[in-house]
Amino acid sequence: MSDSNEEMFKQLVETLNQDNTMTQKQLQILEAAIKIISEKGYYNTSTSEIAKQAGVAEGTIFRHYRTKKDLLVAIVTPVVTNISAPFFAEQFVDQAFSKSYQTFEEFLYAFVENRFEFVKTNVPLLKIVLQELSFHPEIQAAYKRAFTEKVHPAMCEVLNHYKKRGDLKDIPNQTMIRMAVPSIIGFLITRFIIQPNAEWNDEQEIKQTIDYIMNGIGK
Amino acid sequence: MSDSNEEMFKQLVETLNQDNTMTQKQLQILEAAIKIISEKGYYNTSTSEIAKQAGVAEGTIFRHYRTKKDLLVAIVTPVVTNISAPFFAEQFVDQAFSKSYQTFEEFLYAFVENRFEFVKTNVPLLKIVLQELSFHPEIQAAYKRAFTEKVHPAMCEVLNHYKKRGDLKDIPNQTMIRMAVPSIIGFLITRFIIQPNAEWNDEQEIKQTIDYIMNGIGK
DNA sequence: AATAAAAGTGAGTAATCACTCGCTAACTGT
DNA sequence: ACAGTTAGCGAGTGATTACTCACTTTTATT
Repeated sequence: MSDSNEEMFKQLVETLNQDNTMTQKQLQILEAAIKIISEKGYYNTSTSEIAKQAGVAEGTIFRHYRTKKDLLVAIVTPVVTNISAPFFAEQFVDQAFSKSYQTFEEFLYAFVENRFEFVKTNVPLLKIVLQELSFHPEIQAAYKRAFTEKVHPAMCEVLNHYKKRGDLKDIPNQTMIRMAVPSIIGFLITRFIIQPNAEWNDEQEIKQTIDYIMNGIGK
Repeated sequence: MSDSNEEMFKQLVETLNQDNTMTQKQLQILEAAIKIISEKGYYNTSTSEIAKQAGVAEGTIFRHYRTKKDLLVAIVTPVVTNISAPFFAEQFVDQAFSKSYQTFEEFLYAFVENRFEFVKTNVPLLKIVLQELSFHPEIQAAYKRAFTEKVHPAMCEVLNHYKKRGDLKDIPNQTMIRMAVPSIIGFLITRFIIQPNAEWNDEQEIKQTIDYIMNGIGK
């Protein structure tokens, strides 16, 4: 278990090291920070503890990050991009429009499966985001912006497309989003955060969730 | 605005002062603690700050609460009872069974309206619970216990009753709960925490939410 | 090989924190 | 009116914190 976990954390860190400009020690710092902060929270994690866990002098942390908060932001900011990645990609709307998916339900299924896998491989990072979002307005702002500028418009385009095809009820997009999004997020949170150790039949749960959503907004 | 807020906080505190055994100063401490902690979080709030805001010496806080965490627990523990109050009451299941509500939809409507009002008048307290839940296992345990022992069984009874009446689909209770609960909580969180300042047509939103749920689990 | 720049170190520091303690003031029961 | 208990005070304390800085080691450049 600890083996696979170590693997996991290294994978997480590599996502943050997109430019490959980071030192070995810097990667160790990020790895340790994600691990400890996701378990105990930002304010319960001291920089000395991170340094120790990373096998690094405390000064080294501050060579790379001016403040402790800078370190948090460096961890948390990239996540917003990855969470909403499908909506940023030009592909997304095109794919939805193309013949890849015959119905909205098919599209939704592919989407939920995709985000399911993302959450599955990023639980520690997402835990940090969830926990710290309330306390750091700058982080909030980043997420709010990504949502209003990218995610929401992309969602609307897709919904409009399938409305024309007659797959969806004649309800305002706003309303559909406000109903469907919590259904998906609610499932993911119970699955990976509230009851991660329960026995889950993932495929079945996803299908049930989509059925539920389709009953609410589908024709 | 600050007037109505002061009113609100005093009301919140009186809920915690059920035995009426508390000193004036103790009430001031709770009022100040709820206010500051709900805004800035537990770890960003110092006891000296609470004392200052409460107009009290710092030592007075520790006369009533052995530790800072004891103060948090004193604030947060009673909330669990109030959140799940309807499920504790013997009334609840009886009411659901009686002729008060002809259909499950009527029952659900009354329930959601009731919880809506509760959340509305307890936003600061609920913010604290939401924010601190991840970091304090004891608090988690209290909520988990209330859910498995009281809330979940009561829900099941009610669902079974309306299933027999033919109001609900033939789906496991477990599944119904996992779908319906996030719909309600999702609405309340967007309404009071994510977008508290948006223009809301509350009655309409509640009806839409219930429609959505009924499409998913109703016949 | 020489030089400069960047990465890494760890003892040191000022500030802040939760909490204590010896004291006084206010209340309570007789 | 008195004694005993509880409430309130606030200067003081030891521990911990994020962060600094003078110094060494490693890496990159020519």
